[in-house]
Amino acid sequence: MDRRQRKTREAIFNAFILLLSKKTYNKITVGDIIETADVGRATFYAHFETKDFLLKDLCAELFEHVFDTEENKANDEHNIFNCDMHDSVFLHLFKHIKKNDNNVCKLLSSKNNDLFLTYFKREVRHLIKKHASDFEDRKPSILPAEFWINHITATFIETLRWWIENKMQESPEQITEYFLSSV
Amino acid sequence: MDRRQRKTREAIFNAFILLLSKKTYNKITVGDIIETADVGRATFYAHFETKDFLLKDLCAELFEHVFDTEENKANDEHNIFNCDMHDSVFLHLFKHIKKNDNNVCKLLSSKNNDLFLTYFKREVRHLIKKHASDFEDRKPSILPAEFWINHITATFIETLRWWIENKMQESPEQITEYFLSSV
DNA sequence: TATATTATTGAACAATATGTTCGGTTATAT
DNA sequence: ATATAACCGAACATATTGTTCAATAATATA
Repeated sequence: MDRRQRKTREAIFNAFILLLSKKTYNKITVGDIIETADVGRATFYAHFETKDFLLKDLCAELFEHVFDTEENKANDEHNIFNCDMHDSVFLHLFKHIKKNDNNVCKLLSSKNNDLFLTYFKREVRHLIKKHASDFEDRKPSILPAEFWINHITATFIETLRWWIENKMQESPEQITEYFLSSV
Repeated sequence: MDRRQRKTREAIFNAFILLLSKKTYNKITVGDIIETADVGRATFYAHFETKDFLLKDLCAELFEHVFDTEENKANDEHNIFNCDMHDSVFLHLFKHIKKNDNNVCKLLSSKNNDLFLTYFKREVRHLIKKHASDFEDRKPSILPAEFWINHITATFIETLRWWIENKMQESPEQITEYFLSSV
């Protein structure tokens, strides 16, 4: 990819993230973004169809870092997150989000942003499905499998949101325990 | 209140609800609303400051019907919902929403509407707090009280949402069981 | 019933945001 | 060195918001 394209794309992403920490998603205008990113209006629209697509593309980038933990664990002994290999996926995720990913936090705590939540939930559900077996023994027998998956997913996200809103006072280990003991 | 005011207010509420079943909250414009309600532009703004305030007022009306079950139970033997007095609050709510309140369903399944969700969650949390004692014995000891309340609240809402998205195939009794067994 | 009050109307208005177009300029790859 | 592709920025049409105002119609009340 052309270096100019990369730089423009980066500039827009960074501007967008910066703005998200100041304003609500809905209140951010394309005008704000191009001003902050210092790119031309036409340039923005050459890269992203709309603001919603910008969010979608940003999510794709963020989630690549956050949710590929398993593949990274499997493929690479010295994984990119540089934390204990024997962690559960969830502890792993909580640790990662605390250390590296303030952007996910910003988006999760930003109001008026269920578009992000939709994308995020899809990823989490996918992850939970892969680990469904870990939760099978806890599942009350009357519950349909799909209900159970949905419940664990929602519980994980709600735990994460609660943690972020409470300024992440608990350690990742502690919040993992909260999550696992409430599900 | 002036009859004209009442009629206008009603017309706007009805138009808004109708539109919500067709479009996303964000996509609905004030223009759509006044056209559907068949009222003048100035009239709309005489009643509601913005679209967000319209939603807020609508929620106030809806929640008055949905969440006052307890007071109604206490004050009035023959309560407005005309259902078994011995129901748990939650069964009561599920029943009520299934029978009477398609508007809550529409709003819960409508995308791009976390404003509604914020209001709704506040009410549910309030309700759960009043019944916190019912859940005390299930609470894992390591969990802070606030975390536990939040978890039950989120579980209730997620159960409701799952139910609605699955076209309410389960009976209110069944979905109450799902809720209580997963929390 | 007559009158004063109050709500509604509709059109016009400024302000803001969106998404497109296009000719000119600048960076990049080869 | 040159062809290609990205960027710029200004202008443009369109859509939405929220306000204003004078005219009209419904309502309350005496």
